[in-house]
Amino acid sequence: MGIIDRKQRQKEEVRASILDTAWQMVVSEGWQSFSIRKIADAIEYSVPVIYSHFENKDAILLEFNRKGFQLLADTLRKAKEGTSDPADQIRAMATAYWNFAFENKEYYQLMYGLGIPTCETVSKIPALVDFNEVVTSSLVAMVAPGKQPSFDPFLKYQSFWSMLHGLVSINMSALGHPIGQTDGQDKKEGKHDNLPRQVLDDVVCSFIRGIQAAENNH
Amino acid sequence: MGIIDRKQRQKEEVRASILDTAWQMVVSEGWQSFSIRKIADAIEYSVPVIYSHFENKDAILLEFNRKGFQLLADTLRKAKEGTSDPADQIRAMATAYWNFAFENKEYYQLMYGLGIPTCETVSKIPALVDFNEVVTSSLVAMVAPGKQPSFDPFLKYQSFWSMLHGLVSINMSALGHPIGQTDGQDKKEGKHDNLPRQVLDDVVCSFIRGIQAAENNH
DNA sequence: AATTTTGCCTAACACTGTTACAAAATGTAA
DNA sequence: TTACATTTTGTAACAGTGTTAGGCAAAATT
Repeated sequence: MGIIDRKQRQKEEVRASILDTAWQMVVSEGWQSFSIRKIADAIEYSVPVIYSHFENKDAILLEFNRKGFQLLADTLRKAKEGTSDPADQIRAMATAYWNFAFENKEYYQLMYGLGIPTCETVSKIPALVDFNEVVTSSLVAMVAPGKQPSFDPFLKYQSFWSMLHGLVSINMSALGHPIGQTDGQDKKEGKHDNLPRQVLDDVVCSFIRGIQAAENNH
Repeated sequence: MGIIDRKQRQKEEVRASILDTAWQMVVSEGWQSFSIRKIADAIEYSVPVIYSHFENKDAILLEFNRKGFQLLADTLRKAKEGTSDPADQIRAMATAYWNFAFENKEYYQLMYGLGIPTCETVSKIPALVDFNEVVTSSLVAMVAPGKQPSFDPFLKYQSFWSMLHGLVSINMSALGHPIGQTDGQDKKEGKHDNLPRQVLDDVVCSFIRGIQAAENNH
């Protein structure tokens, strides 16, 4: 009975084409033009077909959310493979995080921007655990075992994540741009050329020093 | 001719009632139920009346955006009035920022969440300059004049802001909650009770130390 | 060949922001 | 007070959105 097999395959194909087409539209036209009807038009099916694959619009967004966090976790994992020094791993992950955000703006905007994620949503994104583990493992590797009994990996994990997200979030919007400089009146000076990266380095540097300093004081 | 005077006053009243009613609805029902038609219903006018006061929906949002940033800047200004020590001022502003965000979730969600602010939007929020100045003035006061020639107040301002926003942003969503703990299986332990505040202290502390350490190394 | 099941589409419902146009209310002038 | 002009307001439409009920036709089963 290869018939139900073929049907299964065809159904999968439609589902994939929904996601592919939707993503393509988001990348080329932004989230504001993410619409069930437009997707239906593009895949040349009627609207209810989409609802036979996804419960509602949010379910499609959730799918992309999962992919996004999975991609982020994988990216960080790969980034820290280069070295075995925990501090270097932290630095590598920081720049990888930054690059991921700006190379996948659509993902990042979905993951943090569109709609405040609820507890239920978060529980449906297993890759968040991966993300947590990848970061935390480097953090615990930074402190010698036994020393720093007050060291809280989860706290440091949240600090690290918050720093990075804050940096990205503000720089991805126009809020991070210097104020009042509508046109580049003194572009040549360049003290603030590539400022965001400097801020990133600055913040990551003091984060790492914060952990190492506590190491020496105990 | 007090007639046009009275008309002016009445028009202002309607405008105010639009904003008041809209805000009331947002606070009680969230941003998802922010609708021109609902506002029109609530103020007992027809829809086009609203469009005679605001160009479109975004114009109303912009109004709240301005108020939000003005409120934030004022809050920080008041918070640092307590002390004259720059480091204490930074600390005070950090906690004030945190409190502002969670006491005015609707404002904060609008200011950073709903729609990525563009350059044009940012230029229409004058309070951003105030915010910048309030924070920066304490930052420059931290370093003795002459020392630290490489000290960049704008960079540190961005670091500070990013840290705070990242912290707030992640903790205001469900992303900041410990993973997998759907129900409070071990609530009594309490190592992570009030963790967000600890993270805030941790991050602010290392930020200040980062500036002070550079002071001593030059 | 008749019947059941499946897949699919049309059309509707209830919303949204926005606007053209007509009606009503108001002000001004004779 | 009446006639005209102006401003203010409401109705109703247009073009979208997410979502779903009902029916039709093709495919699979009996």
